[in-house]
Amino acid sequence: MAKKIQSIRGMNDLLPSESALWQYLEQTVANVLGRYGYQEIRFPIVEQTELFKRSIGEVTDIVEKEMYTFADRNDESITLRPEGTACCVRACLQHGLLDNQQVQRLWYAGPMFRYEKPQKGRLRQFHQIGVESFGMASADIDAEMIILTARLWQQLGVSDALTLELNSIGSLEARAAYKEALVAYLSARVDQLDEDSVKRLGTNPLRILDSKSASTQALLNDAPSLTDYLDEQSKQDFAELTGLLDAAGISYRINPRLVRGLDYYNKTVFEWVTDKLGAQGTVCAGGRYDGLVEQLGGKPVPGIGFAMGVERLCLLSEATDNIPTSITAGPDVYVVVAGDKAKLAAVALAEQLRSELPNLKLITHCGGGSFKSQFKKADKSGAAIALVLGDDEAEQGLVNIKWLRAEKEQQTLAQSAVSALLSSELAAELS
RNA sequence: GUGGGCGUAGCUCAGUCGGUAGAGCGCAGGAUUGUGAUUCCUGUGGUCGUGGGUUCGAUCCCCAUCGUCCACCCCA
Repeated sequence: MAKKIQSIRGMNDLLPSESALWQYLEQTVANVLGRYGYQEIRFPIVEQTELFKRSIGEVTDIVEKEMYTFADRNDESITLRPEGTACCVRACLQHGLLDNQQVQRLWYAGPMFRYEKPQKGRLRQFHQIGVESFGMASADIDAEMIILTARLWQQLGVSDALTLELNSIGSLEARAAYKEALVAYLSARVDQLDEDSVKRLGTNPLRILDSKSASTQALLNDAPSLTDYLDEQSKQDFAELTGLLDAAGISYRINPRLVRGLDYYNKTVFEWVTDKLGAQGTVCAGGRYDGLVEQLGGKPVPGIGFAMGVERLCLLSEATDNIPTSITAGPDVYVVVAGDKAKLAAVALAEQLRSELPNLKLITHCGGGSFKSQFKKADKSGAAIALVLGDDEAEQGLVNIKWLRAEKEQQTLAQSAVSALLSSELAAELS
């Protein structure tokens, strides 16, 4: 035997046993987004490397060590997208979607790539559903996005497992001032900092705020607070946001130490987190990025967005036992045949039924085998009903209806009468 | 990139204090002719992740390597 080729580490196959859950999640998300007036946008998986360097930030881990970057055949540096926001902005700019005070509500879904060591809830190719809006500077759109996600969790039945963490990281200027104060405070106490945080002091001091080290967290209790450094506008907007969330009945936890990893965020940042997924508890996160469009070559256009990790959502649905049984249902009907004439009749009947009942899921047995084995497969398929055709029935235009789950007598019907029977028997499934 | 656990049939796992392996599930066939899920019988199925080393002999010991899982880092 030839050597087997394996998938790339951290890039998983999605098998039939899981695809139904994915379809259900994706459809539910698309449906909720549609109800809020968001439209889908699609863009390529590969972009010029420069796009991510300029948006995410040169010194972030993503850009420094996690990007899949290659030389294209013309030696241009290209990168498998590590996130969607930058791509979305690029596409909008390229096609003039943000010109002339236009407002956009957009979403996208698809794979993202980051060269990390895989673990629970983290893969090298993972999938996000992202939502972005442009052209609205006020906090009402911030609230809308959060409210929308809350509805989504409710729809999916995972609300109880998620809590909303909220913060404002202020304007660029406010944050710079705060950064200085924080660095001053921590620099005087370097000896008390954990090793990782000492490194971050030089590179990305704000990240120290959400350090997992207990001693560092204790040290931060007396550190200057980001909240005290917020600019007036950010304070006002944050107050409006919380007011709107209160009005919508959405509870949240203000976490003054919540900062986000990507450089382009400002003002509102939020995360939906769970304790059910181990170390990767963030299922959905985002924030405002008012400077990004300009940074990527557009006129100043405010934006806000978030992304959810589809794998994490799947894990959460499983962990909380919130997968509707209906989504994994097999076919409604399985057709069993014996004899050559019956085979011909069965194909004709199956096609007739598929035409008459567009929502019917019907499998015609293929591949031969004894009657007995065909029934075994019919049973295993999960079908509620087996249609049984032998040569005798075929010649007389008849077919046997056998219920595989219910306690009902098998009956023989004219083939022409089957669709009527199925549509009443399977009314719930076919609706 | 760092650390730890694990790699035995399609799946879940057992096992040999070193003498080339087993269960359950699954799959296939059968238990009267054209009727499944229960039960019974039979069968299919593994160079014990890969490569070295020690040994008369290794799946079991040692080393390396790859894969996988979990955690750190970081993030959805």
